[in-house]
Amino acid sequence: MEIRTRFAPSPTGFMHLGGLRTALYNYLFARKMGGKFILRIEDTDQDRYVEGATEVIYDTLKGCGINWDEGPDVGGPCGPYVQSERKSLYLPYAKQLVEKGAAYYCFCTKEELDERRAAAEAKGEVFKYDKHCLNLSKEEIEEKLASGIPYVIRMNCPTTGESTYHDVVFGDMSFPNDTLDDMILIKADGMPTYNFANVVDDHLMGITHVMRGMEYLSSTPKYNLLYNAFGWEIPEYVHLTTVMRDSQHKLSKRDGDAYYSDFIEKGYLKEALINYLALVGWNPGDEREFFTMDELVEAFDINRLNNAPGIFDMDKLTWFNAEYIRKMPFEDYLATVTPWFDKVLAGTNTDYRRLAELMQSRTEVFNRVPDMVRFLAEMPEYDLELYYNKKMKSDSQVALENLQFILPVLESIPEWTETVIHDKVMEAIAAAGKKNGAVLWPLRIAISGQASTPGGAFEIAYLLGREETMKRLNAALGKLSENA
RNA sequence: GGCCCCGUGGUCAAGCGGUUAAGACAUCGCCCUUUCACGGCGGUAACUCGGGUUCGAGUCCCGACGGGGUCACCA
Repeated sequence: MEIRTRFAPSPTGFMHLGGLRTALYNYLFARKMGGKFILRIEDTDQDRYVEGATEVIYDTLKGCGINWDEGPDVGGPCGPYVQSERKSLYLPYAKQLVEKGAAYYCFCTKEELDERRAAAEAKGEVFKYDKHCLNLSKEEIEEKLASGIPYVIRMNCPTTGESTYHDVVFGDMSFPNDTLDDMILIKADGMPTYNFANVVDDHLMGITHVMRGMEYLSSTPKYNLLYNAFGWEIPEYVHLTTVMRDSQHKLSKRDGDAYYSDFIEKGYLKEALINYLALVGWNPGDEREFFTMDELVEAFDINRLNNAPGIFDMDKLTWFNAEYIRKMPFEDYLATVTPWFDKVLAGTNTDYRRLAELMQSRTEVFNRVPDMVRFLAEMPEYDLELYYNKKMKSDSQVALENLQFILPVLESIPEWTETVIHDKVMEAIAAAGKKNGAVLWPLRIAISGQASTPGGAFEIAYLLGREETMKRLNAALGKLSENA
Protein backbone atom coordinates (compact mmCIF):
# COMPACT_ATOMS: atom_id res chain seq x y z
CA MET A 1 0.00 0.00 0.00
CA GLU A 2 1.23 3.45 -0.84
CA ILE A 3 2.16 5.60 2.11
CA ARG A 4 0.47 8.99 2.11
CA THR A 5 1.28 11.71 4.62
CA ARG A 6 0.12 15.25 4.88
CA PHE A 7 0.98 18.58 6.35
CA ALA A 8 -2.14 20.57 7.15
CA PRO A 9 -1.28 24.04 8.42
CA SER A 10 -3.73 26.81 8.92
CA PRO A 11 -2.71 30.02 7.23
CA THR A 12 -1.75 32.33 10.05
CA GLY A 13 0.90 34.25 8.16
CA PHE A 14 3.83 32.65 9.93
CA MET A 15 5.55 29.31 9.88
CA HIS A 16 6.24 28.12 13.38
CA LEU A 17 9.39 26.08 13.80
CA GLY A 18 7.41 23.27 15.40
CA GLY A 19 5.15 23.23 12.38
CA LEU A 20 8.11 23.25 10.05
CA ARG A 21 9.50 20.21 11.80
CA THR A 22 6.16 18.46 11.49
CA ALA A 23 6.14 19.22 7.78
CA LEU A 24 9.71 18.00 7.49
CA TYR A 25 9.02 14.69 9.20
CA ASN A 26 5.92 14.08 7.11
CA TYR A 27 7.92 14.82 4.00
CA LEU A 28 10.87 12.66 5.02
CA PHE A 29 8.71 9.71 5.87
CA ALA A 30 6.75 9.88 2.63
CA ARG A 31 9.93 10.13 0.56
CA LYS A 32 11.65 7.41 2.51
CA MET A 33 8.75 5.07 1.93
CA GLY A 34 8.33 6.03 -1.69
CA GLY A 35 4.94 7.49 -0.90
CA LYS A 36 3.22 10.80 -1.38
CA PHE A 37 3.35 13.97 0.66
CA ILE A 38 0.27 16.15 0.53
CA LEU A 39 -0.17 19.79 1.47
CA ARG A 40 -3.60 20.80 2.67
CA ILE A 41 -4.59 24.24 3.86
CA GLU A 42 -6.93 24.24 6.84
CA ASP A 43 -8.74 27.52 6.77
CA THR A 44 -12.12 26.67 8.20
CA ASP A 45 -11.88 29.52 10.65
CA GLN A 46 -12.86 32.49 8.54
CA ASP A 47 -12.15 34.97 11.31
CA ARG A 48 -8.53 34.08 11.22
CA TYR A 49 -8.02 34.56 7.52
CA VAL A 50 -4.76 36.38 6.81
CA GLU A 51 -3.91 37.83 3.43
CA GLY A 52 -0.91 36.22 1.80
CA ALA A 53 -0.61 33.58 4.47
CA THR A 54 -0.70 30.63 2.12
CA GLU A 55 2.21 32.12 0.18
CA VAL A 56 4.22 32.16 3.38
CA ILE A 57 3.57 28.45 3.70
CA TYR A 58 4.48 27.75 0.09
CA ASP A 59 7.62 29.85 0.16
CA THR A 60 8.89 28.44 3.42
CA LEU A 61 8.37 24.83 2.44
CA LYS A 62 9.78 25.27 -1.04
CA GLY A 63 12.70 27.27 0.27
CA CYS A 64 13.57 24.43 2.58
CA GLY A 65 13.27 21.81 -0.11
CA ILE A 66 10.12 20.27 1.29
CA ASN A 67 8.15 19.60 -1.87
CA TRP A 68 4.62 18.29 -1.97
CA ASP A 69 3.11 15.92 -4.51
CA GLU A 70 -0.44 17.12 -4.14
CA GLY A 71 -1.63 20.46 -2.93
CA PRO A 72 -3.62 23.59 -3.72
CA ASP A 73 -1.22 24.86 -6.33
CA VAL A 74 -0.19 21.61 -7.97
CA GLY A 75 -3.54 19.89 -7.73
CA GLY A 76 -3.97 16.15 -7.44
CA PRO A 77 -6.66 13.47 -7.46
CA CYS A 78 -8.13 14.44 -4.08
CA GLY A 79 -8.66 18.16 -4.58
CA PRO A 80 -9.46 20.76 -3.74
CA TYR A 81 -6.75 20.97 -1.13
CA VAL A 82 -8.05 24.03 0.64
CA GLN A 83 -10.69 23.29 3.21
CA SER A 84 -12.77 26.39 2.63
CA GLU A 85 -13.18 25.23 -0.96
CA ARG A 86 -14.47 21.91 0.25
CA LYS A 87 -17.09 23.48 2.46
CA SER A 88 -20.12 21.85 0.86
CA LEU A 89 -18.66 18.43 1.20
CA TYR A 90 -18.72 18.06 4.97
CA LEU A 91 -22.36 18.60 5.86
CA PRO A 92 -23.61 15.47 4.04
CA TYR A 93 -21.09 13.41 5.95
CA ALA A 94 -22.25 14.91 9.21
CA LYS A 95 -25.85 14.15 8.31
CA GLN A 96 -24.87 10.62 7.54
CA LEU A 97 -23.58 10.38 11.09
CA VAL A 98 -26.80 11.87 12.42
CA GLU A 99 -28.76 9.13 10.66
CA LYS A 100 -26.54 6.53 12.19
CA GLY A 101 -27.06 8.01 15.63
CA ALA A 102 -23.39 8.86 15.93
CA ALA A 103 -24.13 12.57 15.84
CA TYR A 104 -27.02 14.88 16.54
CA TYR A 105 -28.37 18.37 16.00
CA CYS A 106 -27.83 20.79 18.82
CA PHE A 107 -29.63 24.09 19.18
CA CYS A 108 -27.97 25.33 22.32
CA THR A 109 -26.51 28.76 21.70
CA LYS A 110 -22.94 29.69 22.33
CA GLU A 111 -24.08 32.08 25.04
CA GLU A 112 -26.00 29.41 26.92
CA LEU A 113 -23.03 27.13 26.71
CA ASP A 114 -20.64 29.80 27.90
CA GLU A 115 -22.87 30.38 30.89
CA ARG A 116 -23.06 26.75 31.78
CA ARG A 117 -19.34 26.40 31.32
CA ALA A 118 -18.68 29.32 33.60
CA ALA A 119 -21.02 27.89 36.20
CA ALA A 120 -19.29 24.55 36.08
CA GLU A 121 -15.88 26.15 36.37
CA ALA A 122 -17.07 28.21 39.32
CA LYS A 123 -17.87 24.98 41.08
CA GLY A 124 -14.52 23.63 40.11
CA GLU A 125 -15.98 21.07 37.78
CA VAL A 126 -14.98 20.13 34.29
CA PHE A 127 -17.61 21.26 31.85
CA LYS A 128 -18.88 18.69 29.46
CA TYR A 129 -21.83 19.07 27.15
CA ASP A 130 -24.75 17.32 28.82
CA LYS A 131 -26.27 15.90 25.63
CA HIS A 132 -29.27 18.11 26.23
CA CYS A 133 -30.24 18.22 22.57
CA LEU A 134 -29.75 14.51 22.11
CA ASN A 135 -33.02 14.09 23.93
CA LEU A 136 -35.00 16.24 21.55
CA SER A 137 -37.76 14.36 19.74
CA LYS A 138 -37.67 13.96 16.03
CA GLU A 139 -40.59 16.36 15.74
CA GLU A 140 -38.93 19.03 17.84
CA ILE A 141 -35.82 18.81 15.72
CA GLU A 142 -37.77 18.99 12.47
CA GLU A 143 -39.65 21.96 13.74
CA LYS A 144 -36.59 23.89 14.84
CA LEU A 145 -34.82 23.09 11.63
CA ALA A 146 -37.83 24.19 9.58
CA SER A 147 -38.11 27.47 11.44
CA GLY A 148 -34.50 28.25 10.70
CA ILE A 149 -33.13 28.18 14.22
CA PRO A 150 -29.33 28.05 14.04
CA TYR A 151 -27.87 24.69 14.85
CA VAL A 152 -24.64 22.83 15.13
CA ILE A 153 -24.05 19.13 14.74
CA ARG A 154 -22.26 17.37 17.57
CA MET A 155 -20.89 13.92 17.75
CA ASN A 156 -22.43 11.49 20.17
CA CYS A 157 -19.68 10.06 22.33
CA PRO A 158 -20.09 7.02 24.52
CA THR A 159 -19.99 7.77 28.24
CA THR A 160 -18.81 4.44 29.53
CA GLY A 161 -15.95 2.12 28.79
CA GLU A 162 -12.66 3.27 27.37
CA SER A 163 -11.04 3.97 24.05
CA THR A 164 -7.67 2.65 23.06
CA TYR A 165 -5.45 3.23 20.10
CA HIS A 166 -1.88 2.74 19.12
CA ASP A 167 0.57 5.50 18.50
CA VAL A 168 3.90 4.92 16.81
CA VAL A 169 5.84 7.06 19.25
CA PHE A 170 3.80 6.75 22.43
CA GLY A 171 2.65 3.17 22.18
CA ASP A 172 -0.78 2.11 23.39
CA MET A 173 -2.95 4.97 24.54
CA SER A 174 -6.05 4.50 26.60
CA PHE A 175 -8.69 7.03 27.65
CA PRO A 176 -11.83 6.68 29.76
CA ASN A 177 -14.81 7.47 27.55
CA ASP A 178 -16.50 9.60 30.17
CA THR A 179 -13.83 12.23 29.61
CA LEU A 180 -14.86 12.55 25.97
CA ASP A 181 -16.92 15.61 25.13
CA ASP A 182 -19.54 15.68 22.39
CA MET A 183 -17.51 17.94 20.18
CA ILE A 184 -19.03 20.06 17.46
CA LEU A 185 -18.64 18.75 13.95
CA ILE A 186 -20.47 21.43 11.98
CA LYS A 187 -20.50 24.99 13.24
CA ALA A 188 -23.51 27.32 13.11
CA ASP A 189 -22.02 28.98 10.04
CA GLY A 190 -22.14 25.68 8.25
CA MET A 191 -18.39 25.25 8.26
CA PRO A 192 -16.92 22.09 9.70
CA THR A 193 -14.72 22.34 12.74
CA TYR A 194 -11.09 21.41 12.39
CA ASN A 195 -11.81 18.20 14.23
CA PHE A 196 -14.34 17.03 11.73
CA ALA A 197 -12.83 18.35 8.52
CA ASN A 198 -9.58 16.78 9.49
CA VAL A 199 -11.02 13.32 9.79
CA VAL A 200 -13.10 13.56 6.64
CA ASP A 201 -10.24 14.98 4.60
CA ASP A 202 -7.66 12.57 5.88
CA HIS A 203 -9.92 9.73 4.84
CA LEU A 204 -10.89 11.21 1.50
CA MET A 205 -7.26 11.97 0.72
CA GLY A 206 -6.19 8.47 1.63
CA ILE A 207 -3.82 9.55 4.37
CA THR A 208 -2.20 6.44 5.82
CA HIS A 209 -0.03 8.07 8.50
CA VAL A 210 -1.13 11.04 10.51
CA MET A 211 1.89 12.87 11.90
CA ARG A 212 1.08 15.90 13.98
CA GLY A 213 1.81 17.59 17.26
CA MET A 214 1.12 15.72 20.46
CA GLU A 215 -1.53 18.24 21.48
CA TYR A 216 -3.89 15.96 19.57
CA LEU A 217 -3.03 12.93 21.65
CA SER A 218 -6.10 13.26 23.80
CA SER A 219 -8.59 14.13 21.10
CA THR A 220 -7.57 11.23 18.91
CA PRO A 221 -10.03 8.80 20.56
CA LYS A 222 -12.82 11.03 19.31
CA TYR A 223 -11.44 10.99 15.81
CA ASN A 224 -11.31 7.22 15.96
CA LEU A 225 -14.93 7.12 17.03
CA LEU A 226 -15.72 9.09 13.91
CA TYR A 227 -13.72 6.77 11.67
CA ASN A 228 -15.51 3.83 13.18
CA ALA A 229 -18.93 5.39 12.81
CA PHE A 230 -18.23 5.88 9.11
CA GLY A 231 -16.73 2.46 8.82
CA TRP A 232 -13.45 3.96 7.66
CA GLU A 233 -10.03 2.59 8.31
CA ILE A 234 -8.14 4.33 11.09
CA PRO A 235 -4.74 5.68 10.01
CA GLU A 236 -1.48 5.11 11.81
CA TYR A 237 -0.81 7.83 14.34
CA VAL A 238 2.56 9.43 14.84
CA HIS A 239 2.33 12.14 17.46
CA LEU A 240 5.29 14.45 17.67
CA THR A 241 6.58 16.04 20.85
CA THR A 242 6.56 19.76 21.36
CA VAL A 243 9.58 21.87 20.53
CA MET A 244 10.29 23.91 23.63
CA ARG A 245 12.19 27.10 24.33
CA ASP A 246 13.03 25.87 27.82
CA SER A 247 11.64 23.24 30.09
CA GLN A 248 8.42 25.11 30.72
CA HIS A 249 7.79 27.19 27.65
CA LYS A 250 7.16 26.46 24.04
CA LEU A 251 8.94 28.45 21.39
CA SER A 252 6.95 31.63 21.38
CA LYS A 253 6.11 34.49 19.14
CA ARG A 254 6.93 36.98 21.89
CA ASP A 255 10.56 36.07 22.06
CA GLY A 256 11.01 36.31 18.34
CA ASP A 257 12.36 32.81 18.23
CA ALA A 258 9.39 30.84 17.05
CA TYR A 259 9.10 31.56 13.38
CA TYR A 260 11.10 30.45 10.43
CA SER A 261 11.24 34.01 9.16
CA ASP A 262 12.77 35.22 12.43
CA PHE A 263 15.74 33.00 11.87
CA ILE A 264 16.17 33.75 8.21
CA GLU A 265 16.15 37.47 8.96
CA LYS A 266 18.80 37.02 11.60
CA GLY A 267 21.02 35.36 9.08
CA TYR A 268 20.59 31.69 9.76
CA LEU A 269 20.94 29.41 6.76
CA LYS A 270 17.88 27.34 5.96
CA GLU A 271 19.99 24.25 5.46
CA ALA A 272 21.39 24.63 8.96
CA LEU A 273 17.97 25.25 10.39
CA ILE A 274 16.48 22.18 8.73
CA ASN A 275 19.44 20.06 9.72
CA TYR A 276 19.18 21.08 13.34
CA LEU A 277 15.41 20.92 13.46
CA ALA A 278 15.47 17.35 12.19
CA LEU A 279 17.58 16.43 15.18
CA VAL A 280 15.28 17.86 17.83
CA GLY A 281 13.24 14.79 18.64
CA TRP A 282 14.86 12.40 16.25
CA ASN A 283 18.29 10.91 15.71
CA PRO A 284 19.66 8.47 13.17
CA GLY A 285 20.96 6.01 15.74
CA ASP A 286 24.55 6.57 14.78
CA GLU A 287 26.79 9.55 15.28
CA ARG A 288 26.08 11.47 12.12
CA GLU A 289 24.99 15.04 12.65
CA PHE A 290 25.26 16.65 9.25
CA PHE A 291 22.60 15.84 6.74
CA THR A 292 21.53 17.08 3.36
CA MET A 293 17.85 16.68 2.63
CA ASP A 294 18.57 13.52 0.66
CA GLU A 295 20.59 12.07 3.49
CA LEU A 296 17.79 12.89 5.86
CA VAL A 297 15.37 10.99 3.64
CA GLU A 298 17.68 8.03 3.59
CA ALA A 299 18.23 8.01 7.35
CA PHE A 300 14.77 8.90 8.59
CA ASP A 301 12.89 6.32 10.60
CA ILE A 302 9.68 7.02 12.51
CA ASN A 303 10.64 4.35 15.00
CA ARG A 304 13.47 6.52 16.21
CA LEU A 305 11.27 9.46 17.06
CA ASN A 306 11.68 10.59 20.66
CA ASN A 307 8.76 10.75 23.03
CA ALA A 308 10.20 13.34 25.41
CA PRO A 309 9.82 17.01 24.53
CA GLY A 310 12.97 18.64 23.22
CA ILE A 311 14.35 22.05 23.98
CA PHE A 312 15.40 24.06 20.98
CA ASP A 313 19.01 24.88 21.73
CA MET A 314 19.95 28.16 20.12
CA ASP A 315 23.64 27.54 20.77
CA LYS A 316 23.60 24.28 18.92
CA LEU A 317 21.70 25.81 16.04
CA THR A 318 24.27 28.58 15.91
CA TRP A 319 27.03 26.02 15.85
CA PHE A 320 25.37 24.23 12.95
CA ASN A 321 24.98 27.54 11.21
CA ALA A 322 28.65 28.41 11.66
CA GLU A 323 29.63 24.99 10.35
CA TYR A 324 27.45 25.43 7.28
CA ILE A 325 28.89 28.88 6.70
CA ARG A 326 32.45 27.55 6.84
CA LYS A 327 31.57 24.90 4.32
CA MET A 328 30.00 27.35 1.90
CA PRO A 329 31.82 27.83 -1.38
CA PHE A 330 33.63 31.14 -1.01
CA GLU A 331 31.72 32.88 -3.79
CA ASP A 332 28.44 31.99 -2.11
CA TYR A 333 29.67 33.29 1.18
CA LEU A 334 30.82 36.53 -0.43
CA ALA A 335 27.45 37.03 -2.07
CA THR A 336 25.59 36.32 1.15
CA VAL A 337 27.74 38.46 3.39
CA THR A 338 27.92 41.47 1.07
CA PRO A 339 24.58 42.99 2.10
CA TRP A 340 25.62 42.63 5.72
CA PHE A 341 28.91 44.43 5.00
CA ASP A 342 26.95 47.11 3.21
CA LYS A 343 25.03 47.93 6.35
CA VAL A 344 28.11 49.56 7.85
CA LEU A 345 30.73 49.77 5.11
CA ALA A 346 28.66 51.02 2.22
CA GLY A 347 30.49 54.33 1.80
CA THR A 348 33.98 52.90 2.12
CA ASN A 349 36.04 51.22 -0.56
CA THR A 350 36.85 48.22 1.57
CA ASP A 351 38.10 45.14 -0.26
CA TYR A 352 35.03 42.97 0.40
CA ARG A 353 36.63 39.92 -1.11
CA ARG A 354 39.57 40.00 1.27
CA LEU A 355 37.35 40.91 4.19
CA ALA A 356 35.08 37.99 3.37
CA GLU A 357 38.05 35.62 3.35
CA LEU A 358 38.89 36.83 6.80
CA MET A 359 35.31 36.69 8.02
CA GLN A 360 34.13 33.34 6.75
CA SER A 361 35.56 31.24 9.58
CA ARG A 362 34.45 33.87 12.06
CA THR A 363 30.83 34.17 11.03
CA GLU A 364 28.35 32.33 13.20
CA VAL A 365 25.20 34.20 12.25
CA PHE A 366 25.14 36.90 9.61
CA ASN A 367 23.48 39.52 11.76
CA ARG A 368 26.62 39.57 13.90
CA VAL A 369 28.75 40.63 10.96
CA PRO A 370 28.08 44.40 10.98
CA ASP A 371 29.29 44.82 14.54
CA MET A 372 32.41 42.87 13.74
CA VAL A 373 33.46 45.03 10.81
CA ARG A 374 32.11 48.42 11.77
CA PHE A 375 35.52 49.56 13.03
CA LEU A 376 36.73 49.58 9.44
CA ALA A 377 34.35 52.40 8.63
CA GLU A 378 34.87 54.37 11.76
CA MET A 379 37.59 54.29 14.37
CA PRO A 380 35.97 53.39 17.67
CA GLU A 381 36.62 55.16 20.92
CA TYR A 382 38.97 53.00 22.96
CA ASP A 383 40.70 52.88 26.24
CA LEU A 384 44.47 53.06 26.59
CA GLU A 385 44.20 49.93 28.70
CA LEU A 386 43.87 48.01 25.45
CA TYR A 387 47.54 48.51 24.81
CA TYR A 388 48.32 46.41 27.79
CA ASN A 389 48.82 42.77 26.98
CA LYS A 390 51.03 40.70 29.18
CA LYS A 391 51.70 37.92 26.75
CA MET A 392 52.50 40.34 23.93
CA LYS A 393 54.76 42.27 26.31
CA SER A 394 52.91 45.40 25.54
CA ASP A 395 51.60 48.34 27.50
CA SER A 396 50.98 51.97 26.61
CA GLN A 397 54.62 52.85 27.20
CA VAL A 398 55.84 50.12 24.87
CA ALA A 399 53.10 51.02 22.45
CA LEU A 400 54.21 54.63 22.21
CA GLU A 401 57.77 53.59 21.60
CA ASN A 402 57.05 50.88 19.07
CA LEU A 403 54.43 52.82 17.23
CA GLN A 404 56.90 55.67 16.79
CA PHE A 405 59.33 53.09 15.57
CA ILE A 406 56.97 51.57 13.03
CA LEU A 407 55.44 54.78 11.70
CA PRO A 408 58.28 55.62 9.29
CA VAL A 409 58.46 52.02 8.15
CA LEU A 410 54.83 52.13 7.19
CA GLU A 411 55.25 55.52 5.57
CA SER A 412 57.94 54.20 3.32
CA ILE A 413 56.00 51.18 2.11
CA PRO A 414 56.15 51.35 -1.68
CA GLU A 415 53.10 49.31 -2.49
CA TRP A 416 50.19 48.99 -0.06
CA THR A 417 49.49 45.29 -0.30
CA GLU A 418 49.23 42.84 2.50
CA THR A 419 52.38 40.95 1.62
CA VAL A 420 54.51 44.02 1.19
CA ILE A 421 53.25 45.51 4.45
CA HIS A 422 53.92 42.22 6.14
CA ASP A 423 57.41 41.78 4.77
CA LYS A 424 58.58 45.32 5.37
CA VAL A 425 57.28 45.46 8.89
CA MET A 426 58.63 42.06 9.83
CA GLU A 427 61.97 43.00 8.35
CA ALA A 428 62.13 46.15 10.42
CA ILE A 429 61.11 44.35 13.59
CA ALA A 430 63.76 41.73 13.09
CA ALA A 431 66.40 44.31 12.28
CA ALA A 432 65.60 46.25 15.43
CA GLY A 433 65.64 43.06 17.49
CA LYS A 434 62.13 43.64 18.79
CA LYS A 435 59.46 41.12 19.68
CA ASN A 436 56.75 40.65 17.08
CA GLY A 437 53.92 40.92 19.56
CA ALA A 438 55.26 44.05 21.18
CA VAL A 439 54.98 45.89 17.87
CA LEU A 440 52.11 44.13 16.20
CA TRP A 441 49.73 44.15 19.14
CA PRO A 442 49.92 47.93 19.66
CA LEU A 443 49.73 48.51 15.93
CA ARG A 444 46.53 46.52 15.63
CA ILE A 445 45.02 48.30 18.60
CA ALA A 446 46.05 51.67 17.24
CA ILE A 447 44.29 51.16 13.93
CA SER A 448 41.29 49.13 15.07
CA GLY A 449 40.59 50.26 18.63
CA GLN A 450 39.41 46.76 19.44
CA ALA A 451 40.74 43.94 21.55
CA SER A 452 39.88 41.45 18.86
CA THR A 453 39.47 41.86 15.16
CA PRO A 454 38.96 39.61 12.17
CA GLY A 455 42.56 39.39 11.10
CA GLY A 456 45.77 40.82 12.53
CA ALA A 457 47.62 44.09 12.10
CA PHE A 458 48.65 43.46 8.49
CA GLU A 459 45.20 42.48 7.31
CA ILE A 460 43.59 45.41 9.06
CA ALA A 461 46.15 47.87 7.74
CA TYR A 462 45.64 46.60 4.23
CA LEU A 463 41.86 46.75 4.52
CA LEU A 464 41.97 50.27 5.87
CA GLY A 465 44.25 51.53 3.11
CA ARG A 466 47.38 53.57 3.48
CA GLU A 467 45.73 56.90 4.14
CA GLU A 468 43.36 55.73 6.83
CA THR A 469 46.01 53.59 8.46
CA MET A 470 48.41 56.49 8.76
CA LYS A 471 45.67 58.75 9.98
CA ARG A 472 44.72 56.34 12.74
CA LEU A 473 48.31 55.66 13.62
CA ASN A 474 49.06 59.34 14.04
CA ALA A 475 45.96 59.82 16.11
CA ALA A 476 47.00 56.94 18.33
CA LEU A 477 50.45 58.40 18.75
CA GLY A 478 48.91 61.69 19.74
CA LYS A 479 46.68 60.04 22.28
CA LEU A 480 49.52 57.99 23.66
CA SER A 481 52.00 60.84 24.08
CA GLU A 482 49.33 63.00 25.63
CA ASN A 483 48.87 60.44 28.35
CA ALA A 484 52.49 59.51 28.72
C1' G B 1 -8.80 20.21 39.10
C1' G B 2 -10.14 15.52 35.72
C1' C B 3 -7.75 12.82 31.86
C1' C B 4 -3.17 11.91 29.11
C1' C B 5 2.14 12.12 28.12
C1' C B 6 7.22 12.70 29.64
C1' G B 7 11.73 12.36 33.33
C1' U B 8 20.07 10.00 31.43
C1' G B 9 25.28 15.95 32.43
C1' G B 10 23.23 23.14 31.46
C1' U B 11 21.06 21.37 26.25
C1' C B 12 20.32 17.50 22.38
C1' A B 13 21.07 12.44 23.01
C1' A B 14 22.97 6.74 22.68
C1' G B 15 21.41 2.92 25.84
C1' C B 16 16.43 -1.52 25.00
C1' G B 17 18.63 -6.56 32.49
C1' G B 18 25.24 -7.31 33.24
C1' U B 19 28.76 -0.86 29.64
C1' U B 20 34.85 2.22 32.70
C1' A B 21 26.88 5.14 31.15
C1' A B 22 28.74 6.78 24.11
C1' G B 23 28.79 11.18 21.11
C1' A B 24 27.57 16.44 19.93
C1' C B 25 26.65 21.68 21.64
C1' A B 26 27.87 24.79 25.64
C1' U B 27 31.67 25.44 29.43
C1' C B 28 36.91 25.16 31.30
C1' G B 29 42.25 24.32 30.33
C1' C B 30 46.42 23.52 27.00
C1' C B 31 48.63 23.79 21.95
C1' C B 32 48.84 26.63 17.28
C1' U B 33 49.20 32.07 16.67
C1' U B 34 50.67 39.45 15.76
C1' U B 35 44.41 39.60 18.58
C1' C B 36 40.04 36.89 17.67
C1' A B 37 38.18 32.82 14.97
C1' C B 38 39.36 28.13 12.66
C1' G B 39 42.03 23.64 13.81
C1' G B 40 44.30 19.96 17.42
C1' C B 41 44.45 17.80 22.46
C1' G B 42 42.42 17.23 27.26
C1' G B 43 39.07 18.28 31.68
C1' U B 44 34.43 19.26 34.65
C1' A B 45 29.56 17.40 34.35
C1' A B 46 24.01 12.77 34.22
C1' C B 47 20.55 7.97 35.12
C1' U B 48 14.54 12.97 39.87
C1' C B 49 13.40 10.35 44.54
C1' G B 50 11.25 6.14 47.22
C1' G B 51 9.72 1.14 47.24
C1' G B 52 9.56 -3.50 44.82
C1' U B 53 10.86 -7.75 40.83
C1' U B 54 15.74 -10.04 39.87
C1' C B 55 21.87 -13.22 41.24
C1' G B 56 22.02 -8.31 38.92
C1' A B 57 18.24 -2.37 37.19
C1' G B 58 19.30 3.90 33.75
C1' U B 59 16.81 -0.27 31.48
C1' C B 60 10.75 -4.03 34.19
C1' C B 61 6.47 -2.80 37.99
C1' C B 62 4.18 0.59 41.69
C1' G B 63 4.14 5.28 44.16
C1' A B 64 5.82 10.22 45.00
C1' C B 65 7.81 14.56 43.01
C1' G B 66 8.75 17.60 38.84
C1' G B 67 7.60 19.30 33.81
C1' G B 68 4.37 19.38 29.63
C1' G B 69 -0.34 18.67 26.98
C1' U B 70 -5.65 18.78 26.89
C1' C B 71 -10.45 19.93 28.52
C1' A B 72 -13.68 26.10 22.49
C1' C B 73 -19.08 26.93 17.31
C1' C B 74 -9.40 27.78 17.35
C1' A B 75 -6.71 24.87 14.51
